[in-house]
Amino acid sequence: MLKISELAGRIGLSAHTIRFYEKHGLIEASERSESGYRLYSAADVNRAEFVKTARNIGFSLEDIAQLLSIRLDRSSHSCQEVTDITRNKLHEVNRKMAELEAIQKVLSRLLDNCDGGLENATHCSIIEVLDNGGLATTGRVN
Amino acid sequence: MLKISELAGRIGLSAHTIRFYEKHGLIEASERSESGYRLYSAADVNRAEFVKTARNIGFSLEDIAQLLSIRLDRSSHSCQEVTDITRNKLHEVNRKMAELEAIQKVLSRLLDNCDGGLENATHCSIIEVLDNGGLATTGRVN
DNA sequence: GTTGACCTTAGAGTTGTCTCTAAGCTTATA
DNA sequence: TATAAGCTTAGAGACAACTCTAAGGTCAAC
Repeated sequence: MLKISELAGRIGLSAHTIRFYEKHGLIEASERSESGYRLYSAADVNRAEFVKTARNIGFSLEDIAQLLSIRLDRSSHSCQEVTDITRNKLHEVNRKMAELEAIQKVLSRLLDNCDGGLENATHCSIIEVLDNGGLATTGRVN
Repeated sequence: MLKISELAGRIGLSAHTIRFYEKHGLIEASERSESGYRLYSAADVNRAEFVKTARNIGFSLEDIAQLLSIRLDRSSHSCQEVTDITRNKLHEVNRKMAELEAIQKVLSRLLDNCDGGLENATHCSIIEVLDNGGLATTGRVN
């Protein structure tokens, strides 16, 4: 049985974070010592590692709670439930990527059009673009 | 002179958000009516539009505060200050994109390996991967 | 028997960007 | 004149995922 900081060291989370995850139902200590210290069994460690892995992959704590409940009783959940969660996450990531890509393009274009020298910003093209409502008036929009 | 909701309609922000931006020094009403209503001049509208445009591009409120102070007195700021802010933002966006791309790949791979059918999740490959610490043990890592 | 590292709890603070509420005044319309 | 829409303020609440604090109990080593 591991104490909290041992578990923390093992899976690479802080003890604080482990308690935080416990409060949200993601990690459990199946025992307590006489003095009240959390004690983690091998199964607890596996579960904690599952949580950590899922977190690394980008699942939210809420997603992970769902995945855990499936993991706990696989036979009464369908494989589709798992792929649904995963697919939703993928869609979310795709959406964010698309947004960021648009922003990336605009920023690159702004930088391309501005020499960024040490002279003063009286004619700074970036400020001008911002003043004119974006790139629409200075070039292609998309 | 526009009232707050007229400005709001004009630039596509809520009145709430405009007050919030004011509290953070981004937007100003250069006058008040006798009864204390905010009144926005053409210059105020331009400034508000500048803020909105910069926000659309993805600059943080703090970035925008800096850009505004440059815009306010261009001659005492260098063009380089502007490109620095822009370049930093671009780097930040690039970092986030790289993170998301890694996550995207993992999620796609998980979905590829799982049929996602209606049968129960006893042998769900996604749950298994999560249980085994990620994709490292089931296939190529990168 | 004292130090110092580690554990406990409840709860507040952080970050960024809003979003909303309460309580009350003003303005426009019917 | 009544009503509804709109405005004011200060301040609270929401979101996610932590992160830290206070105030104290426990444990191992020297």
